[in-house]
Amino acid sequence: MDVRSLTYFVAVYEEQSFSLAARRCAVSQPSISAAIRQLEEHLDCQLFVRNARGVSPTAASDQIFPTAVRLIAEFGALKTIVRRPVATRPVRCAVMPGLSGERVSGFLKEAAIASPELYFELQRESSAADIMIVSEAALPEDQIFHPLWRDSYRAIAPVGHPLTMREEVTIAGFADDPVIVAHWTDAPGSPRRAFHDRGVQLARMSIAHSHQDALAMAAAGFGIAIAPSSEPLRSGLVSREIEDISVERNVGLSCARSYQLPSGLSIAVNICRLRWQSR
Amino acid sequence: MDVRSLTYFVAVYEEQSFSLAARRCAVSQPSISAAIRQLEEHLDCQLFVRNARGVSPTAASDQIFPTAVRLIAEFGALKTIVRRPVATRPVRCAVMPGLSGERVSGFLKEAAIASPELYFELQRESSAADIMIVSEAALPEDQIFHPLWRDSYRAIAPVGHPLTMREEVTIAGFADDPVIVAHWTDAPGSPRRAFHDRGVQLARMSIAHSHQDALAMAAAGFGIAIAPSSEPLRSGLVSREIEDISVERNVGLSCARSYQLPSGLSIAVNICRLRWQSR
DNA sequence: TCGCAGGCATAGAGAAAAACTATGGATGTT
DNA sequence: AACATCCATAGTTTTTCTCTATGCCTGCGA
Repeated sequence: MDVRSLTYFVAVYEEQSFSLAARRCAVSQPSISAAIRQLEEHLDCQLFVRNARGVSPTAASDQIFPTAVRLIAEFGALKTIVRRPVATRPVRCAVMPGLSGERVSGFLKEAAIASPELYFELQRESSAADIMIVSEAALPEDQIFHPLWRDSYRAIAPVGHPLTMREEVTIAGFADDPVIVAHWTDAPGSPRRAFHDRGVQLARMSIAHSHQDALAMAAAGFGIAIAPSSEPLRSGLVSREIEDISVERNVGLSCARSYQLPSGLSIAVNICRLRWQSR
Repeated sequence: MDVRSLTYFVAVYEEQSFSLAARRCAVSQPSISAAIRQLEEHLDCQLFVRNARGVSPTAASDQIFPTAVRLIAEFGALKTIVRRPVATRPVRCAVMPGLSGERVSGFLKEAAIASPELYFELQRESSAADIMIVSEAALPEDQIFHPLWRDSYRAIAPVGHPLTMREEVTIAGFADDPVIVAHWTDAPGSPRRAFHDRGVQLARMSIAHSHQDALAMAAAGFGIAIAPSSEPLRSGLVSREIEDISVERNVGLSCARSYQLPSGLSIAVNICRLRWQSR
């Protein structure tokens, strides 16, 4: 079980064929067979169904494929992260509005634990920032992106609210209720953009100062809150996926390719990825 | 360049020694040498400076260590993506007395975050335990050891105490003061064992219920406390290394080779390694 | 000052893993 | 029915990894 096996796996998955995968990897076909068999034994599950003309991936393959691609890429990128030590100056950090405050502070806290000498200048403008915590969709050009967590906007209502009883929650199902949001910008990946792209116009809408405020208002019965799934819920609230409008986004840390990420931040990135992205 | 090399690298980084890393990885020392040399050639940078007594990491090592730990962890967790491990029964966890409560609870908290469905039965007896949090020196045979942190017992006194003024703190220097300890067992790696091996007899000694209690007593002027360096100090206390008696130990999680570590615990192990072993 | 012990490097042999060639069985295609 | 395609298997070769044995260097103690 190493990077080589995963590389073969990815090739087979994409080519849907052992032979073609072998050609792409420049090895013989039995090598692919053996590697996939070992992988299947190690994972204790079948990865491909062998058909007469090629193979077809199983559900297990679908599950591990994204991770396999990412792990291969990160292994290959290991040599690029060897950097020189960094000078200690304040890190100018721009935080995109509308993110889960819980997660952002959790990340910064880990960085502070890892490097107590590190300190931040939080700012709203992305100009002149060393690093940004931002949605991947809003990533400027020429920036390196380190994913931290993935969240989706969900509808949140107090227990007992009619919304929580429904089998499927759709945007039409609560368009008449008052909707409470914290941020309503038009940035890529934002819920407003997603709603707008589908022509949804919300009749009544309140804008709170923060997601937690929005949740508090929902708990008080003001309406249905829309907030990221990473925002912790107080008891008495229920969150439901909105079936027909998905606002999924990768949130992460971005920095210029030329910026040498201080080691404390690098450690925090890795801790948070382990904590929030491991299945 | 594969997972194996990275595993060796992490072991060397943590042990600061090729020989000890070899022992931990259950391979011979030349294997470690070869793997590190290959890694250095591949990354085109020096990872360790070879000293007469062990090796010391370079800045390049510091840079790749966090990512290496995470990649190894995610590789190991690949199989848990497919087959979610059974958390159907509680994890029986034995915690060796005398450890830093701060660290132990920090570790268990990470496990709870990673796998909310995980729950523990804490017990004092190591018999019938699934996992143990234990000093490496007290490791039973045939157990896998996952290092979590390293600590040493230190002398702790209130600021202004004569002890804190000295250039070097030796055991003779405070043998006349009352000494406060939390645990005084004879286990391998314990301070009592270290003291006993050197024939040190402490004249006056108090035994507190916990390290924090011992620190509180020291703060109140009862004497000099001896506690692990990982125990957080309240303000007004100063900790000094004891020059001539070193009680250094690796603390980690151990489990039987046959026990398959639930993924939440595996994630927590790696988060704590990042947090406590990165320089 | 001189062993001596600890620690890493190196060399060569042995073992394990991976790759290759050749071939067979199964299944569509012509 | 003959054929082509595709994957599995067997046996061999090549590469890689690991081990034992040994040498060199350095810090420590007598």
